[in-house]
Amino acid sequence: MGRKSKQQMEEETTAIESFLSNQHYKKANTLINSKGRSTLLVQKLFAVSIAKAELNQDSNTLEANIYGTDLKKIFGVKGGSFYEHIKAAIEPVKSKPSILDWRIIYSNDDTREIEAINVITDASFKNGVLNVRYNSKITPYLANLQNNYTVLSLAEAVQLNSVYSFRLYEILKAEMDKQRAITRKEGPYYVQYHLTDLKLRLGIIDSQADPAIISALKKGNPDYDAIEKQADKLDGAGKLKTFGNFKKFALDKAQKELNETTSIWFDYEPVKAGRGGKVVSIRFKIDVNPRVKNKNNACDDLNQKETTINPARELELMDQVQDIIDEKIKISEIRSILKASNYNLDKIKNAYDLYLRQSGNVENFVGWMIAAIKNNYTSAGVKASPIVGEYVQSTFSYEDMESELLDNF
DNA sequence: GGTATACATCTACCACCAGA
DNA sequence: TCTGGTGGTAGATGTATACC
Repeated sequence: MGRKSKQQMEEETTAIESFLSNQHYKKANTLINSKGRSTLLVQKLFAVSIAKAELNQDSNTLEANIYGTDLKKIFGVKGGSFYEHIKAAIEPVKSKPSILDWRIIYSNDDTREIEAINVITDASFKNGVLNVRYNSKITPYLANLQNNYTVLSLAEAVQLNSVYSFRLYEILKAEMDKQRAITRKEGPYYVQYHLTDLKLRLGIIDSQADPAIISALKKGNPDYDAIEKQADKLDGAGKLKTFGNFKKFALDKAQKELNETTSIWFDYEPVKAGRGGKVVSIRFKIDVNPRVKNKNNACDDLNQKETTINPARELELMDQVQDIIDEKIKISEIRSILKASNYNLDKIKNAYDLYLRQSGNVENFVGWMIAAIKNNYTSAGVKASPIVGEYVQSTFSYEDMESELLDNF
């Protein structure tokens, strides 16, 4: 990895944030909790491409076409050699893993069986366009997700500098959202992973490295000690073998990156057992990042009318608004509509149904929607005058929001 | 080629636990 | 309580690789 000055990194982060502001991707928790080894670039390409992917109804496969110029903006690079890295990531070479080699082990929701599959079946980079086609087996875990999924911020994900930070961001975010929806309580939330399980999830132990590991994982209750021993025997199959190195290069690094740059915050403690106090598990404490909380509180101080809302939740709801409204509108406009509805999706649905049924020409769609929501228009109702740039105060109900979120789990 | 990163390896020291 | 085995922690150093 090359060195970047602090100023360069800040400039890149700003550029990435502005390009990606509020772009996000949805991933089934099954996929997030799968086990497999890949590189940081592959993980980032996967996140970007699923955010852009479209479903081919005939083949039931997801396919994404992304322009190289967009990829450069997303990854915040200026140099021409970037295209060579993309090519290297998708072209199979004996000595290096490519995007096509990326295999995961996951629990099939339908069959309840453990399956091992290649995630991507085809990838090409031609005429400056990256084309990625996914294995049809994972289509249910990426397209038309109705429940048990996590919404992740593309801007937060692509600026991470370590593959372990990236994987932990997805794993801990999924766990936090799940626990928040189930318990209906504010954090912190706790989750404990067996050390070997965590290494498998992070790709530190390659789940595909040995048939014995694959068959051990296919058992309902895997013998992680046996998997760890098997991984030790394999040359290069297990990195960060000592806990010290695992802590230093995976946990501590991810903790620093996530706590400083993302909307989630975590701490951890090793759980020891047996003679000598060997670390067998890691217990995570997860919460919304205090930076985000403070930012929201600061907004409150500036404008007492402004409702504070967790950005992660807002992203989730904004995504659902996009599913409801089949119009070309900006992210900021979606947010305005959401606020006008007190974060109530039913109100938005009703207003949009009304909009589709009403006969008059609407010059300002967003203004019309806000007025319809605010004034509770009915089908017998009134034709609204466009309200340009009106800010609508939200009296957001936390209970309503939680109820919506809970539907996802 | 210079430099940074991502590890691995080694060493010294410390803590915990079981058995004598 | 002492001792030995096991393993964690932290720092120093070395190596391969990637970036500019």
